[in-house]
Amino acid sequence: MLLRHHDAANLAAECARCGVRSASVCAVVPDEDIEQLATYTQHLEFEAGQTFINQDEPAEDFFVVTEGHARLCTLMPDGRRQVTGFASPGQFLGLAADGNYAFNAEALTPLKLCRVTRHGLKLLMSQFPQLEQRLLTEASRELSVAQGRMLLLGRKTARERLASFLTEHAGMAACRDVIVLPMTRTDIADYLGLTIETVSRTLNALRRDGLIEIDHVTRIRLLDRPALEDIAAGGA
Amino acid sequence: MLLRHHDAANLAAECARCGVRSASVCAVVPDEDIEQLATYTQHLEFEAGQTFINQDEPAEDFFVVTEGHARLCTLMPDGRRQVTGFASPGQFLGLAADGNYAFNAEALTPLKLCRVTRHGLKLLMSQFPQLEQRLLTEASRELSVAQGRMLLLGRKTARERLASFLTEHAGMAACRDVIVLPMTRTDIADYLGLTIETVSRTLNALRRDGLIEIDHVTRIRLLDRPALEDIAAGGA
DNA sequence: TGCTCGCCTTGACCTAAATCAAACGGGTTG
DNA sequence: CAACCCGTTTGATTTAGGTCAAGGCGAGCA
Repeated sequence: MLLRHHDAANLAAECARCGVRSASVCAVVPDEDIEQLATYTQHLEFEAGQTFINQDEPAEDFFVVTEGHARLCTLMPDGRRQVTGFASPGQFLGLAADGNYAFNAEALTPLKLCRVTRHGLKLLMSQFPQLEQRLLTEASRELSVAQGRMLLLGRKTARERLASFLTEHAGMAACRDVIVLPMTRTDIADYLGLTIETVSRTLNALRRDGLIEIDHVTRIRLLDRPALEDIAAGGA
Repeated sequence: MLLRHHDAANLAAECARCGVRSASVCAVVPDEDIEQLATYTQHLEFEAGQTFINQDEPAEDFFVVTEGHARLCTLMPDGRRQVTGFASPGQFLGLAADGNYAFNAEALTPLKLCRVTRHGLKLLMSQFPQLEQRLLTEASRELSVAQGRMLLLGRKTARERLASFLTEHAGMAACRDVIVLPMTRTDIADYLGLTIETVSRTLNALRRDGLIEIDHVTRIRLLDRPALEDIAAGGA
């Protein structure tokens, strides 16, 4: 479910369309509704490195990523960091908010996103009940993912964590066995609950074992996907 | 938001009421609807130790806990276990499902719950749109919680994990500074990503430091809540 | 072409928590 | 009441991964 780059009003309609999975539905949104929605909807762009959601600030907006990648993380007072996820095009952000945002969001690459105010989202949902359904589905899916990440962070070894990370990314990559990582080693480490040194060492161990090739720091080729998936699952 | 023990039909109405937060709404549910819902709704009881949701089985039902406590966990093929959460009265289960259940659920104490089939849930949601809204809110809240647990599992020390666990449970306990744990040390360990030995040692360290008292294995008194909260947050 | 600045890798060493191994209740059973 | 079981505690030892400390390497720049 990818959303493409449009002007604000069309994005609102696009948002709505997510729920019904049919392009034709755009036509049934009355013009005056689109106008009204446009006042609650906005298209934004950020450069790599810019932070657009700040932890502990009031959660006033809801976002849909349309282009680029972002990093979501939570911080501890002494600077320890946990990356809770990476957002790619089509992903919703701000759902997890409960009064205040529970995380920071920062652009990893040039980023485009569609912003909807809380009020605008309510309006959208009342006009397109299927959007609400879609958000519920999305939230459920994210909860499943979160459970998988708890297992990873609580119980998996460094090797299993890296194998999980690689197969997860290969799963959504276009060319299925070559992945290009838009994030640094530090981001990977904070995502997997490891240090950069361990990430580096473990990737090299996987390379020595003939499971991956490291073309470039950011470009990794999976040589034996089934074996990696087996490691990821903690294959007995 | 606690749900009490009722017959099946009333529980369906009760489910609906969650969304509107008003007792009077029961009255507006037409009798024929109640009858129809009753065919999709069921009240169940389990003894401590019984498993009522099995990982990887098709997610056909949706549950609301009405009495008792349950444990949710995911397993790895070699037996490693991650407890992803504990369910107490009022909690929804089965939202995270995406085709198949992503976790096991087992009763920790004698447990009562209300079961609704997927179809029944759809029917309920179409009749009470506010229920869907309520579920979305609930899912968002759980996502926030999940992010906090990722930080805990990925970055906190054993001491911080136990302090987080204790303050989290004190937060919802009736008598605010004495908590009674319905789970074993093994469950706590698997919840916090530690071993039972580390849980035991760390609890005793907190006791030696005058932060808690351990009346009984399952009964813990918090002597200095602010200090524990500070430790839990990783207080600089 | 060489400089510099961020990443990333590699090596040596350390430590928090895991593992292994007894022993200790405290409740139930014969 | 003794024997047993199961969950827990406590102690000794090990280890996976963290920390500290050099280097290396590639991209942008003069």
